[in-house]
Amino acid sequence: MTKNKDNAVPVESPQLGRKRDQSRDAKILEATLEVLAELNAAGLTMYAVAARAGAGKATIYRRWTSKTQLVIDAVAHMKRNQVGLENLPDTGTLRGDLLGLFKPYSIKEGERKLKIMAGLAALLSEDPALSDEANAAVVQPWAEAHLALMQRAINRGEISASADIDTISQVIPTMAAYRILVLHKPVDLEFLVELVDAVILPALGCQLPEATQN
Amino acid sequence: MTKNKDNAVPVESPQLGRKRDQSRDAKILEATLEVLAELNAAGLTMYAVAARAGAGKATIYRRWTSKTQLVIDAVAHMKRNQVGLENLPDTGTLRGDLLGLFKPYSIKEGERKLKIMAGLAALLSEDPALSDEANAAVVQPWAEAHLALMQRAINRGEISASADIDTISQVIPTMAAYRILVLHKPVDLEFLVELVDAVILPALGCQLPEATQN
DNA sequence: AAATGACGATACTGATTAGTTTCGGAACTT
DNA sequence: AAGTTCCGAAACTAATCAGTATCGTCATTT
Repeated sequence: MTKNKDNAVPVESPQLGRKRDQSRDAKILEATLEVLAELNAAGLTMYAVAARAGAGKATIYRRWTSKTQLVIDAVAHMKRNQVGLENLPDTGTLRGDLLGLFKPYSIKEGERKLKIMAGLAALLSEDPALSDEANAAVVQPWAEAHLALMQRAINRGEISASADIDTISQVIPTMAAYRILVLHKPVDLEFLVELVDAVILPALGCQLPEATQN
Repeated sequence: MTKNKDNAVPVESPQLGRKRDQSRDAKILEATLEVLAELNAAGLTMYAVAARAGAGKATIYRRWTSKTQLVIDAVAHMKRNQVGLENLPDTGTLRGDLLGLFKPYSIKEGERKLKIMAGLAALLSEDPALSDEANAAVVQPWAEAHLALMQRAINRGEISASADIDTISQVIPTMAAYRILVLHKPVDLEFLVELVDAVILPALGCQLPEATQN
């Protein structure tokens, strides 16, 4: 099975011709997310993705076997540049930390991801793998950040060590996701403050500084 | 503008010919929900609905102008025979009441509704009116039941009157909806007990009978 | 220079499906 | 009985879109 020009099998040709431009991969994945966020799942056509990426459909199908695979990869791609557990806010109080997590940038970026997820909702029921990817990319990182902040509050002695922070840390991310997905309402500071003060802090056995309430 | 047989306007003719069989309305709406629950939104074709209802497509289009309108009406139709605020459980404690709300029938019926909603998820992003109907039909009645139980607990003096029960009563219904919609996991008793004991009761300032925990 | 393969563009194919029309028949009114 | 409107069934229309194929061009290797 040595290389043989006369042999019909073209196993040879290590790299011949023009190389694939790997930078197109990210471009196409990002185009997928943009189309998903702006138009809905109904508007997510391969033509629209190709046009947004400035690519041809053939280029997409040379890299992904189907639209479903493309979408799954695009959602996984979303996990890059996420919240980041390294530089969490540190204000001294859990309430300050939780609210500090929602800087204008975080809110905007979080809403974009949730809009992508809303557009994705249509495809979720068709492919279970997609649901897991979506949850892992959007809600889980957020819940993990909350968990880290709560763990720190326990270490400080600010809240009870017996609190079930695994469960409680999922409340806000989940309810925010539902709010965007179904209610189509924005996740604004008012919504977050309400949940923090009415649910999260009381559930953690944390006394609110009632006098400082606005 | 009285009735005039000679007038070209056919405003008259109160009822001529065969009457519409009004019982088909409900049959078609229920068929829509069944198809939505069993197949997903992708399988919700007018042909499937007609076949399930034992009707012709023409009959459906004689009564609804479009598939979208049919689905909206079907979801609204779901609001009938819902939880019912009249006969809420009354066990003496809020924890017993909350868990008593999830009798096997309620869980089964609730999951069916949530499966419908999951099938509906695909269509939610296309039509905002549908989102409102879905939330009003599935999550809101559940939240109202929780609110009523919590209000009763306040009246009994079991929990603090200053608790924000409007917000807290939405936690379980919302998180259950997300669980079905996105995670495709069942809403079982374990999930509910976890939320009640880790989030709801602590948030309401209600001391758990820790000794009785299993 | 010649061969090769990726590139964007665009035409094409095949399947699906919302919505319409037609049909034979049944129910209702006059 | 005649005329009208409903019924279920099924054929039909028109639009959309995933996926494939083709084309002229460009980059890379031999």
